[in-house]
Amino acid sequence: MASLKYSRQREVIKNYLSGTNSHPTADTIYMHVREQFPRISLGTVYRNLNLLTEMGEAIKITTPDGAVRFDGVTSPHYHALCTECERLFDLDMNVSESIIEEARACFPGTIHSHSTIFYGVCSHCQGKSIDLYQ
Amino acid sequence: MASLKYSRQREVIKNYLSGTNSHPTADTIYMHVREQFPRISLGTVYRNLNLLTEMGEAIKITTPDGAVRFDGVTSPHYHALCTECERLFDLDMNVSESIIEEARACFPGTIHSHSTIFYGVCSHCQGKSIDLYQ
DNA sequence: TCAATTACAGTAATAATTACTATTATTTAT
DNA sequence: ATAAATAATAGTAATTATTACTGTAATTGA
Repeated sequence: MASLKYSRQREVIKNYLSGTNSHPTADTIYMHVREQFPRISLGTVYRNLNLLTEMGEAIKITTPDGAVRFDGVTSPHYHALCTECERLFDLDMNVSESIIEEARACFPGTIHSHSTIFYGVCSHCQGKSIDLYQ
Repeated sequence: MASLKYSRQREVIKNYLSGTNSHPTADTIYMHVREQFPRISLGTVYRNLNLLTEMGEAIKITTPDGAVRFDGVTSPHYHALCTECERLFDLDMNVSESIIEEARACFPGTIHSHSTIFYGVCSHCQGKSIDLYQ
């Protein structure tokens, strides 16, 4: 019991998430999915995003600016957040195994994962602020 | 103009934050500070915590479970979050400089900082779950 | 000491998320 | 293929964290 039933809504949500690398919020996903599913409700989006996260088919990324972002790429990777435009980028760099070993060595308990976010300014926003001085 | 004026409330908040390593939320800080300052308002706590953060005298830590935590220790360090009790611990380990260099090498923009949170189960909660099988 | 200005308390508003409920869709067993 | 069982949905209300607003109080500089 409590078995998972298919739902068209969940499939559309999952497909949207797989097809973007923009790390959208629940609300953004809601707006996009509504184009193909006008009667979908925001609660359904949240519930399914949480389900997908529990099933390991999505990842939640918590940033300091309010809403949680979702990522359809579930293999471990790092992110960079532009503090100007708030966009979140995937970083194509190796996830450090040594850092997690170090953490295990100094934490009296179990560590099963870690998340790292880099903060900075993306190239697009750098261009914009340079323009101000031209 | 817009100069900073002294306030007893801010001092008490700052002192409370300096005297704990529990990474409290705004609401927790509010509850504690109220013992010495019964008429303080939650908005004042938030405003001053944000001020202290802007002045570099506190740090905001965003975790996946709702509220922002505050830390009076502003030197760079890592944290571990226990997914059982939600407590946040300071880790006494070196902050990697190489990881930020690596990130800079693969991000077309500027990176000025990073934050890492490890997820796991603290020793206290490990003890508790072991007890269940005894 | 007084005028200027910032901060405060108290309250209302906002934003993100979850909870609830009657209806609808999917699945399972006939 | 149909009906009963069950999970999912839409729509709405509630909750939680945080910020905004406003009239009063505290701090500061002359």
